[in-house]
Amino acid sequence: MSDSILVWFRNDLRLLDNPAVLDAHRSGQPIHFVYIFDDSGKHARPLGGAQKWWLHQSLTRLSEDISKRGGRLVLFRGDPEKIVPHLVSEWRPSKVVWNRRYHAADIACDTAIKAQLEAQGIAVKTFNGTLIREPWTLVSKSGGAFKVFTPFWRAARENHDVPSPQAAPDAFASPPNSSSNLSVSLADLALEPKKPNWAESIAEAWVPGEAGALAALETFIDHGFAGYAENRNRPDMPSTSRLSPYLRFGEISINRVWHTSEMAVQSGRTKASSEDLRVFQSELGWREFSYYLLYHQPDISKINVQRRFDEFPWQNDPAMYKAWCRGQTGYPIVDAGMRELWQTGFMHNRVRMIVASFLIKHLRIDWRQGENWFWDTLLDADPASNPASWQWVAGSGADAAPFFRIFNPMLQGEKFDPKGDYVRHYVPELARLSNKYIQAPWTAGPLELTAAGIKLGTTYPRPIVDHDAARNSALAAFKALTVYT
DNA sequence: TTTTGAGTTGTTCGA
DNA sequence: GTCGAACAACTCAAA
Repeated sequence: MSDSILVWFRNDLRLLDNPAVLDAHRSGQPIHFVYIFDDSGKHARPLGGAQKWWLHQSLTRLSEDISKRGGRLVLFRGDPEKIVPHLVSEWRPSKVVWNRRYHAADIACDTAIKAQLEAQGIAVKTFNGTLIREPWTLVSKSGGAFKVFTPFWRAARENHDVPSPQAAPDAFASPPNSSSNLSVSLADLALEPKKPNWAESIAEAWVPGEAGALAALETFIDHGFAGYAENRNRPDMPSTSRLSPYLRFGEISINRVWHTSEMAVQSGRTKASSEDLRVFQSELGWREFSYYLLYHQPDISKINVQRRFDEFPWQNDPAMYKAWCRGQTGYPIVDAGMRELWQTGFMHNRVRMIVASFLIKHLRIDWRQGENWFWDTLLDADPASNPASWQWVAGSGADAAPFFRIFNPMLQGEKFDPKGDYVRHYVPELARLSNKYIQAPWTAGPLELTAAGIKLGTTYPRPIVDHDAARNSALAAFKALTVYT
């Protein structure tokens, strides 16, 4: 029996600055690289469609990157609690390593496997490959979990230096036998859409994988970072990092994002100000906070953090929900966002808030329905950030927006898409409308509409709800909620 | 223990 | 057109 090490990839599909991979490499022993697609239904939530497509591309890239270095990535499908012990009995590694996860179901899975392996005398070593601070390392001075972002983020950075990113090993030793009777091919995982291949337009917009992640970071530093504090709110400008799908699957390390952005400001590579840097880092902080909340409340995608929202009278209206999903609400900024999501698997952050506020407050549809749609269609849908952000908008979350903060879709559009470029791109049937009416086509007169080739109710919907009326109903519903609890 | 200040991202109304 | 206040209280975090 030759000693070998098993590296189990999960949400860390990279070779650069991957502590588990590095640990295995440093041992000098042959490495078994493993990825398990867990569709057992026993642990975490099944992946949405867009994420599955992304995962397929990412595994392809990771497999190539490992092969180039003389190793081999072996794929499996099913329950890791069965598969990992099976692999250990087949391959007899002396040690198993992985980077930690933070959802209770995942933690339980990993803990059970670790206990089982250690009972057989196999070493298990786990690492932080995902977060700046792991949730259990941060408690408030009164001993409890933080519930407000600002003190959380202050504490997270206090007395803590973000480690410098580590280089990738340039060659791996392969074990003599790396086959398994359980292994499957990537095609067996059936992650890509078949019948209608809706992923074509997504594939045009994204390059998944580690190289794509590094390129996205470089592009952001050189073209989006300067002015980030202001321009990050502008969906008509290329000023967000677009790193979220890569971070979701760990194709780039948080340490690298942190250090690269910091160094770029210090070295003068970018004109980004210290304020731009602070705001960008605090966005990374929100990701940390979401994982912190997920750790402390594993059912965050199902249960209101503020339980008084359990009594909220949500409307069950499939037609309205469908109009929202399809981008047919009659509010251009909302429809542009929903269509960006459908076409590219992504939506600008500002627009996410607008469409979420619209679903929850204008349509009064349960935030969980919106969260589910995002889960299925967003490439970056994350078990922490997605539900935490929806609850934030709903007002039911930790440190959430106050309920009376109801976005006005026309005002938001005028403020953040002032020339209507974003709307025109994703809602082309409005493209010929002047700036004056682009965010509210129903206010245009018949002459303007005809000249722009628009027939309201035919080529583009009239608003499915009236803003003022919807706003007042939402305020009344929320008010009733607070009286009875 | 009690107190105090603070808390991502907004809108509307009336002066 | 601009500006400040109201919108609701409440809970958290730390002194």
